[in-house]
Amino acid sequence: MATRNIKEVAQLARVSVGTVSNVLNRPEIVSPATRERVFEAIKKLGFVRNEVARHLRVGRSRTVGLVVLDVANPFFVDVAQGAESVADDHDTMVVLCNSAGDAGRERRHLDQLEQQRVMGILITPVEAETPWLEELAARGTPVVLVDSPATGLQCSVAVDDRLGGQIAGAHLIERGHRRIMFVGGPMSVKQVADRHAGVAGAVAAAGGDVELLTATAPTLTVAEGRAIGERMAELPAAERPTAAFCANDMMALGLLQAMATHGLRVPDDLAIIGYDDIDFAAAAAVPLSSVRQPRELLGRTAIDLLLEEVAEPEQHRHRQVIFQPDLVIRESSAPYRPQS
Amino acid sequence: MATRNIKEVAQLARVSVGTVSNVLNRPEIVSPATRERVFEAIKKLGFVRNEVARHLRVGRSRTVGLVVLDVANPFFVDVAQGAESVADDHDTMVVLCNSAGDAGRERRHLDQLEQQRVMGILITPVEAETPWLEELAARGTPVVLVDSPATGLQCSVAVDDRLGGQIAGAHLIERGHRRIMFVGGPMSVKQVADRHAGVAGAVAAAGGDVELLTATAPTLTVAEGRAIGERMAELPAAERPTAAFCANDMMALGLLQAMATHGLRVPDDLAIIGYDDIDFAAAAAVPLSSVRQPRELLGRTAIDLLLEEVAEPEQHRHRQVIFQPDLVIRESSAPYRPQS
DNA sequence: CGGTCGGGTTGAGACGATTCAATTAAATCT
DNA sequence: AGATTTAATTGAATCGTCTCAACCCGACCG
Repeated sequence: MATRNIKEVAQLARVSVGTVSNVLNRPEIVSPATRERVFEAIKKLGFVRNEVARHLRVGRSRTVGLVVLDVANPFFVDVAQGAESVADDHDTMVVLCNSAGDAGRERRHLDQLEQQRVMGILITPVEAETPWLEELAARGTPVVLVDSPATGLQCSVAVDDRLGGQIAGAHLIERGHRRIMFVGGPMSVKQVADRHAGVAGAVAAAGGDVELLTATAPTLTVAEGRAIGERMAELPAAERPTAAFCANDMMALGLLQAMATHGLRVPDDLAIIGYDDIDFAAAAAVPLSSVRQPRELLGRTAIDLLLEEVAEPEQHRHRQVIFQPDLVIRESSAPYRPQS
Repeated sequence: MATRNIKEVAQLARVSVGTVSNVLNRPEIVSPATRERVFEAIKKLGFVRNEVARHLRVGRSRTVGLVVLDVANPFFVDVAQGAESVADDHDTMVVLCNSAGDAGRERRHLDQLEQQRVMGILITPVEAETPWLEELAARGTPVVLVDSPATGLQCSVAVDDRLGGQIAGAHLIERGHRRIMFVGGPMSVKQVADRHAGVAGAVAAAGGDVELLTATAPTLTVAEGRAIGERMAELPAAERPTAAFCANDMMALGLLQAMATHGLRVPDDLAIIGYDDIDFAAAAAVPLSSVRQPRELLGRTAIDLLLEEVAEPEQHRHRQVIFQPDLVIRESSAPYRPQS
């Protein structure tokens, strides 16, 4: 109710509004005596600075938006924590927005963030083509693509998804699998397409005797993974793949659950390898092999790039940082032992 | 760079700023012809409304803050999604802040949110005593306590934690356990204290032959759960409890991992029951029994209360909504079969 | 024909903080 | 003492939008 403003503080402290502002922003230039009076007035009135007005005047805010594909996926939570840890040191706030893989929601979040005049936006876009983002950047809101290769007009941090798919595929082939299924989401999501391309490359490199199947779902969730698993479990053993490479760990966990409810054993009946190496992967019913990405580092680097661009917009050159994934082998991917 | 304002639009469309504002806010009162001209100008200039200025003038923002104890805990993510689903229908934005169980971080987030003049705050406080929150509310920012009983001065939604602890305890006792350990966090966190009180109540009700031990950690994370598990695994079998009730599923998963690495079997060597019933609980190495809370409902109800308070601050009476938890029994809690 | 009504439109304040040129007071120098 | 520098403080202008009283003008009424 009673939200005081700088003017009331000034009155009570018997100084001008300019002085109050100085106390707030450059306390060293005001004399200790008045500074003290002003602080007292602030405390007595319970005055809280109106950041909105400040921002309007100053022109730039201290918050950045982070738009992710799925907050329920711990991978993105870790990315967010990485970003936040850096933001903290620059007293900047990160607001986390969830597009849930829906282009409409993504759009609405971007509109809101732009209207809010955020300092910049970190985003894992729903679709590979990002004309909106380019317009947005052109209008003056810096954008950094996260976990997604840039089109060249903005900065990006990503992990080499193709390589990730490739090492996952090579691993399964080396373990003796000859019938591998890629379990993923829509190919319009760049990460999915690249991981698929990677495993396809590994399969091709292995020569003709390895077969690659593909199952996709609209979203990369546990539920979708489970659904695909159900269908897979119902196939006759001869037709069923012996290994599955999932586009992320959530789907892999879903697959695992479906296998369990159908009494199929992992890795004996089906080897599984996931992607992201979220913390829950190691705690799964069968500890999950996975392709690890440097999650926090991704977030930290993304916001570093953003802060750099904001600090010196002039001489900033857009960069594309790419990290390497690596393979974490656990029990869910084991040598193929054909049923006797 | 080139961020246009309402004035430039007005110039281009050859109308006054007032008219542009009307087109934006009450398009029905401006004639179709000028409305069209204004829209064209907006599109041509790439004008995006400055929500900051609007907010300054109008005095209230369309965003609410949600401060949670741990974003890495899927429980809170689900609460957040519940809140967001309701917020969406009121074109309101939810910004998610993570206190990570740290009172300092919580304080900083609250300060920022208040400075931002958010419409209201939903919070799961770090400590049971919340003088800051009451001052904050007194200064005019509505606060709703989430998953935490209110002190009476504000609204709250919570689940009966005492009851939850009680049914978990009763379940373990009924399954034959006579030496139970409560694994939790600091008792200053109300939820932890209540869940502990609940299980203690069940133990007391069972008569003298059931023993309750307690282990606590500074935070309710997987890592802390694992650490406690390590210590527990090293005890001689005779001293080791036969069952553990964890204050949340994260700790339970950690405990589970520790048992696995020490070659102890769940539930044979140690039965485990968690709290929250997060999705990952069902996918754990040993599917986890857990006390389920209505997560999304919690979030939805919280923001409903907030919106109600904002809509009619005058005749609003603070309410305290309490839900009932229920028990989900899986494999991790099984009848006690003493080692032969 | 004068008066009234009402749909459209206008433009001058607010909103709350920051900034900066101008002013005053005090301190230092010559 | 008078001149000059330094330190503190002031207050008006500004940021971009909304609001509202005033205004304009054509239509309608008696």
